[in-house]
Amino acid sequence: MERSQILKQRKEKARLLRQEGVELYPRDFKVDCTSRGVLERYGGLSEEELAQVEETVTVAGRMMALRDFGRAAFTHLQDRKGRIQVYIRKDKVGEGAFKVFKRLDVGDFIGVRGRPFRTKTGELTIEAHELKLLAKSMRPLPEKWHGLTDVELRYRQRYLDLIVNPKVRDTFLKRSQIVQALREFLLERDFLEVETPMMQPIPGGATARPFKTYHNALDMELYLRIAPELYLKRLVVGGMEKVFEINRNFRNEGVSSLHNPEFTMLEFYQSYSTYEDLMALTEEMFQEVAKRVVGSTKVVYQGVELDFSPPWPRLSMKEALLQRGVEREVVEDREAALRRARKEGIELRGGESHGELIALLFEEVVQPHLIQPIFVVDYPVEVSPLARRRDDDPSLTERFELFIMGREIANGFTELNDPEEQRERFLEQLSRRELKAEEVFIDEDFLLALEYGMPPTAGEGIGVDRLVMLLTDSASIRDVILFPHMRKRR
RNA sequence: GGGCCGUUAGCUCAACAGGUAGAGCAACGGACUCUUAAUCCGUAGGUUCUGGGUUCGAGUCCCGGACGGCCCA
Repeated sequence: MERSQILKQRKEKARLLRQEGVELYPRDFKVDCTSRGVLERYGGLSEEELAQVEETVTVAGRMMALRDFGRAAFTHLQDRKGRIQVYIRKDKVGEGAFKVFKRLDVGDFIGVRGRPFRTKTGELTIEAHELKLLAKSMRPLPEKWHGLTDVELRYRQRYLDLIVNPKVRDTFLKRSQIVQALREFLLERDFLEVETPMMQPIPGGATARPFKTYHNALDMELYLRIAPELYLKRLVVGGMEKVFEINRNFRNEGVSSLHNPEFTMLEFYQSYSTYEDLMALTEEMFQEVAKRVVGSTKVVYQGVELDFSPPWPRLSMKEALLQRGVEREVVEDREAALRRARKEGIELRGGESHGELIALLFEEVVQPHLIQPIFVVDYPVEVSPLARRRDDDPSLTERFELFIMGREIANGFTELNDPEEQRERFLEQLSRRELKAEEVFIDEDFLLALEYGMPPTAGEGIGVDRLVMLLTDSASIRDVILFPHMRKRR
């Protein structure tokens, strides 16, 4: 790496600049405008009107292109808002500054004060009167035309990706706006934002393998949380009737285009509500976020137009299976379900209950076909240990999942708040599954909290990364996470 | 975990059937005061991911490994 010819040349160049008294890394520079600000302020003016303008603007940014004409040059400065062209003439910036400029490289940061004007080809440009090196770059940027396309490099050196691929900057700008929109949506409805432990002595609220860590001073094992659910419900017990958290969850499982070991989840709980209320709220939420971020409730994702306008269909899991041509006896009889599961090639541990088989069949047979937003409801009780049973059918729960593009985007239910039944459900879950030792937990402290009484409440979790994928037309979750996890580099 | 594909200059990519590893951009030297993939002349730049093997000779063929992508489980 250090053998690189370009690196040597840059070091030599830096040495010469220093020798001439040029500070390569000055401590500050005050700008009064961004690239976009200049374009907005002067973009509407004609050439003649611009000629009357005597004021100057001061901008700063990274030089992204350089066209040198000897005693004059054009460069494009890139800042957080975009790019602006700068015209540098020897007779305008003075000999000293021009001499320094001639030594600079694409990739360097410079600050420029100058007058806006329009070039012969019509581009609004700043004619530099003063120019200052703000930070020297020692390495060349990726190629200006093709950019950086090597996926591995894009993730490992995300800063380069951000410099040269405008789409990437846009995606993460939108990600920020989406999170902001979700937050404001809830705050406007009087929800309280909280933060609950990321490190938990007992990881609960979902079924997943946790990451394990150790606290020296307390001499105890801790787990990175797989969900905040059980803590948020403690807060509901504590009187926080409307509460939410947007934060990271960690699951020690495989990575794929839909899974990153750490991912962002929005979870919220609303007392005196049911899963039906949350479905309506979710429709409203997605509609509003899409409008705010994309400007429409219709979103094109990977060539498919998705329509977020409510209402979205609600379909029971069993009905969904029947609609896909699954025989009625499969949804009525465990043995038939078992046969069908085997036929579908679903991997079974043995001893699955009827409800578990139905859920597995649903995933296999129905889920991939759910393209437009749809709520699937009436989940079997065996796969929903934290959800309240339906009053009219105790084998089912008041639970929904939202599917879009065949992907699970949200999961919500009327919360089970009967402490005795909750304990039984936990125990049933343990007895039914041959869980690995590290997955066997009963959170007694959570049950204790429930024993003090939790008001009737509904709760929901939304996979923020997956939502961002949909709204930014990103094929992989890695495209919406700034630093996705990768194997160690050799 | 399995299958397929990829890894060559800073970046984007070539290299026939195994025969001295090339181009564009970037870089370096020079010319040029309205260009925008600026142009023109010249120069330099390589652990072909890695370790073995076959061969007179390997970027290319074979085996192992690393990293990545896609698909499947």
